[in-house]
Amino acid sequence: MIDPKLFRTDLDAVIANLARRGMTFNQQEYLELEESRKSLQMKTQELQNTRNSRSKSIGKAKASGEDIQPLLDEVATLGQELDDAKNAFEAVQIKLDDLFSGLPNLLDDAVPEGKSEDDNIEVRKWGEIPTFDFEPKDHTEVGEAIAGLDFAASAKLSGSRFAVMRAGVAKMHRALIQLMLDTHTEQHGYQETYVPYLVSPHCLYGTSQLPKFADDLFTVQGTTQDDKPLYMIPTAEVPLTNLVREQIIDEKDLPIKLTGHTPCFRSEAGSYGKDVKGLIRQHQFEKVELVQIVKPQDSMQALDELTGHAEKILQLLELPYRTVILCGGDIGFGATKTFDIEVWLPAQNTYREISSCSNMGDFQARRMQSRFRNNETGKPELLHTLNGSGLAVGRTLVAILENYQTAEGKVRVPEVLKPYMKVDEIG
RNA sequence: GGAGAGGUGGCUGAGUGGUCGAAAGCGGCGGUCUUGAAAACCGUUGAGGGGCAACCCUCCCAGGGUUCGAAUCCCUGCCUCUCCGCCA
Repeated sequence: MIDPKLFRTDLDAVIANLARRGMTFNQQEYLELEESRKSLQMKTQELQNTRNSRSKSIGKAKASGEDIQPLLDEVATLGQELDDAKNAFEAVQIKLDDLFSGLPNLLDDAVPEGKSEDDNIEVRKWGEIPTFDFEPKDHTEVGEAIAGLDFAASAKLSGSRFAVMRAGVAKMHRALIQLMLDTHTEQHGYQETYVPYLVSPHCLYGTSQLPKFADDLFTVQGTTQDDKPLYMIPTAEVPLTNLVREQIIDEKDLPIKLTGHTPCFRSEAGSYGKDVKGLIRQHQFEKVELVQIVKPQDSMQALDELTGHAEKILQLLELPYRTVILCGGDIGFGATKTFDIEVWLPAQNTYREISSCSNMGDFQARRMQSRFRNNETGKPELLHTLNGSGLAVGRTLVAILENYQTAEGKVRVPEVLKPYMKVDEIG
């Protein structure tokens, strides 16, 4: 959520910033709501003040044995008046909250202007694009040819957008998770963290998947006593970031750097016809996530570092990639600045997203009430949160199947995975 | 699944329907003392919000209710702990 104070102190700047996302802000509606909020709030508080002071005098009068009936008569109508004012105020407050929680984060100055992914700007490129003396096959063909990917089986079990992996491919999939977690914990200073895969709605509100993106989520009925559904996590960002929800962190414990491997579940509503084949877009996929909780002044540098940590995995795997900064029209809802890392896929002859690394600023922290105690002022202040994939495991597997395929139809094992795989090639 | 206990500030923990946003201790901050530190002593110290301001409002797990007035009484929910049973 954007700081509501900004709307009162610098409305023009907020509107101009939202416009960079292609959003038009209904200023008229906001100003009307804000005006009634102000008058209703002041009226309500005034009535509460009256009630409080009258009640106190009743208490005193009673203690000194006076007749309190005249005082009781005096406050007789106050209750109803107060209830009415309170209800009116709450109704306006709810409308304002709805308005605010539907608004995306403000963009950092460094975010380029643009309408779509075509306007994202490449910031660096790494690795050499491999050449083949045969026509490189798509990852589904490679995987099915070596009996490692079985989409007929997954379709039978669960329908489309699921996968069954077998033998060497399944093992490589697991080895990638190991490599990623080992690298981030041993070289990048993250703490390995195991978290629930089902979470309460509060968590999803905190990281801003709710209320706006409910359609993208799966729910599980009957998991709690009051029969309210739990949500299946769409990313480990949700449980990892929510670990600091409603917490005041000691400044000396910052930054907090967490990594975890989880399955991710996404309904992929609205992506009909997109990436229907293969592992690229699944209802269930594995991801190793990176999350950092930092002081506000450290967050932009932390974003650069976190992006580098994700890139490191591709470098270890010797997979060519490029890093782009997302433009205003393509950046996610809660992010103030985002780098996407895109890996080279020979069969598509293009780069495809394999990681998205974002600085959320205080957007999530405000929703979660996640704060740290500033040792200089002694006061709690909002934290900044960051997250990034380090990496999406399925898509990394796709990249290896395509980039490391041989003319014989097998797949070489990247050097760094050999200690985990104990073989030189699969197939 | 059965039985019981309990949720109060950064932490531990008191709290009789009426100056209780809340004792006490710990921790934090400031000071005295000291070459410096520790100890001791003194002072100070919850959060959120509104208002130009004076100042005011809200918050004792959450949501309802009773009352002129609720941390305190009543109902519902959530969570934690202990014991028994079952279980990977």
